[in-house]
Amino acid sequence: MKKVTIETVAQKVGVSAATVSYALSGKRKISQEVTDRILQAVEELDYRPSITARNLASNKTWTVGLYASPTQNIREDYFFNNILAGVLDVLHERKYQVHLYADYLNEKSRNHPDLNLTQPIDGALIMNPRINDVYIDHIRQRNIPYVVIGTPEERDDSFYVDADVTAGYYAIVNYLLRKGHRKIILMNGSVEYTQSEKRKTGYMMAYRDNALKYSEHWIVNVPMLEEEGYRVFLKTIKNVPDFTAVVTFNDTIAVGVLRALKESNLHVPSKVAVVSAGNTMITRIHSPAITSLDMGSYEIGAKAAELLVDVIEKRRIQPSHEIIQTHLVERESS
Amino acid sequence: MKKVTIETVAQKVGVSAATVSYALSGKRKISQEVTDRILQAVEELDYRPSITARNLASNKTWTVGLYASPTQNIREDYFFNNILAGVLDVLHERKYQVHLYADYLNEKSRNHPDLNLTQPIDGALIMNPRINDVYIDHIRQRNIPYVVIGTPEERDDSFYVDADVTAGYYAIVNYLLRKGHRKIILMNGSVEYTQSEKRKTGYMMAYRDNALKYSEHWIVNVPMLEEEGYRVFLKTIKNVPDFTAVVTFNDTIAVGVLRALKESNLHVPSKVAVVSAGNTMITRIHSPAITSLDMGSYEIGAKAAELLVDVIEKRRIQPSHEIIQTHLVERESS
DNA sequence: TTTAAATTAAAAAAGGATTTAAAAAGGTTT
DNA sequence: AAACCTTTTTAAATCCTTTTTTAATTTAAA
Repeated sequence: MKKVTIETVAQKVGVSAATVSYALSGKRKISQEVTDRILQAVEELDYRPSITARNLASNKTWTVGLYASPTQNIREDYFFNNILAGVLDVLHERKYQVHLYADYLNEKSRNHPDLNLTQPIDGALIMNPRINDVYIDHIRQRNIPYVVIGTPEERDDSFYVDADVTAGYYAIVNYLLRKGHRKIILMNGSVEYTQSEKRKTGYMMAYRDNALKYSEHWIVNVPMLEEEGYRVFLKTIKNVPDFTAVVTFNDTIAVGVLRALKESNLHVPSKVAVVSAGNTMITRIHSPAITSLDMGSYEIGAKAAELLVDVIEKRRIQPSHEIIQTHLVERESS
Repeated sequence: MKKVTIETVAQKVGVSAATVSYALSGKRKISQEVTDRILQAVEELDYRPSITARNLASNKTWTVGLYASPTQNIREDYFFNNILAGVLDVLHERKYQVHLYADYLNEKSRNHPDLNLTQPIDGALIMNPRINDVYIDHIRQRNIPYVVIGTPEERDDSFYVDADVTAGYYAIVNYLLRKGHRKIILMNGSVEYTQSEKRKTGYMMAYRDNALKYSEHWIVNVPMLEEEGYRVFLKTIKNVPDFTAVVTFNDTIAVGVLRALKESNLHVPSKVAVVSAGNTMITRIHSPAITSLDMGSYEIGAKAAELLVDVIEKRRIQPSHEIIQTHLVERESS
């Protein structure tokens, strides 16, 4: 049986295809009488517009691409869930769909990778960008509106939403220094993420403002996995004796660190204080409960989505950014 | 400046659009010499095919819709992450993209909701279906290939992948009965999910096969949120005195239950044993660590994705299903 | 009553590829 | 040199809407 198209409906009603299109979209006034007959024919024929054809004709897909870095392991990263929840809530409300890319540009790319891989989107959200981020380049080349979740490299022409992590880590370290800690290990994220740099800055500023010295040896870069946090931390404590506090990049790494501490018989918090960032569900569940920097993850996702929709719909032209304030949630680990 | 289309490339090279199309897709042999010239023109003009146009012409989008029930709260459901990871790994490898719908059919639907909301997809994955699931109906009406993650209602014509939860819950309850527990509370999921029914069956069969009696009062339905697990469980223990074990629908609810037990000064595991299902990260992190039924979540996602690709690409026609075996991971809570 | 303005509907163009069917070119075989 | 295959390439059809432009009809104003 032949497919029911807008033409089928038009013929049945005895009007033109354009009239059917307008009647259904409401973009122009079609008399009530004709509209009713069209609606009835749509019903009887069980007509469903081809969204592909619509996308082509209207040059709009109502779809947003969400790019998550491959290394952002979604199996362990609860932070991702919170951001995703914020993004989805807003986008669905605004009638946009989400295309999820979690391992977009990989080695297996073809001869002409750029030509084939993507799907048509009206805009993009790029999570946790790297220095020299290929995703961003990719999107920029195509002139697709985008908002970065996190902070892009120094460019004054990107929209972005981020937590004020520099201030946040400043607050964490300051808090620990005031408690008398002097040797604080920073289990930072991988160097290729812009976030890592910003957090390190907060760490250093706190030391400086307290007129204290830290050592580069105390700052370590780790992939964002529990197992890595565990493994690398065991190594680190051999090189850095007599530390009394650890600050981690996120809750997942903190869990690995805490496991290593337990195995090393270093009691938390009496011997070592641990502070992480993310304030995800696991900080409450873990025993001891983990002191963690709340970075407003849901809010970040929601704000970024709102901003993106505004950009797509041209309500915003001038590049801008939104910084979410952080706050430290004290628990048992410090 | 006018958009660079396949026609622009064709004219520059002095061949037809069809030749360019074939050269780039490789679907027909085009001489090396011509192909090289086309590739060079593509490069120079920075030509990027319109994917929307391609979708329309080829009637294929390389996109799969992933439908997650709205009540499946992604902020708390780690199980979701694991399945998602499996789905994404497989689909990306097979060159498919993922469209994520987390709150698809809501009340805010328009006059002709079915006509407008969806995006073009080659197939769909439906997670944790409900009894009389609207998502499934929706997809079936459009004749879109789909695979259910979980078990659909009695229909012999759906593809699905599920853990053998009936056997799993049978094993859990059997395990507890053998340990001497007689009054076991089942904190089951909401009744509208087919999963809840299947788990209850396992629970009942274990009692029956051990020639023991249970009471309907011991079985409670709870939304899948920590807070609900906590709240409802506090109520339940008032009605069900002298219970010695609790089985929960998932790890999230278990966390809520364990909090309630702690507040009620019922020590786990000496006074009460707790067993959950999902075996997500939090079961290891929680203290006491939670005994949990491993349902092969990553594997479920991966298998479902593989099955779907097979269905889309017509390598499978006959409805089939795959049942993943479960196994109980014993930890401190029992 | 005539003319101008406002409504409503239709025809045609646009969106940009893929794919089918047919033609042209090139190579073998007789 | 004719006949017959292959291999390459092309013209045209197709996919199905939306949107612009044009035409026809109604209404309001002069």
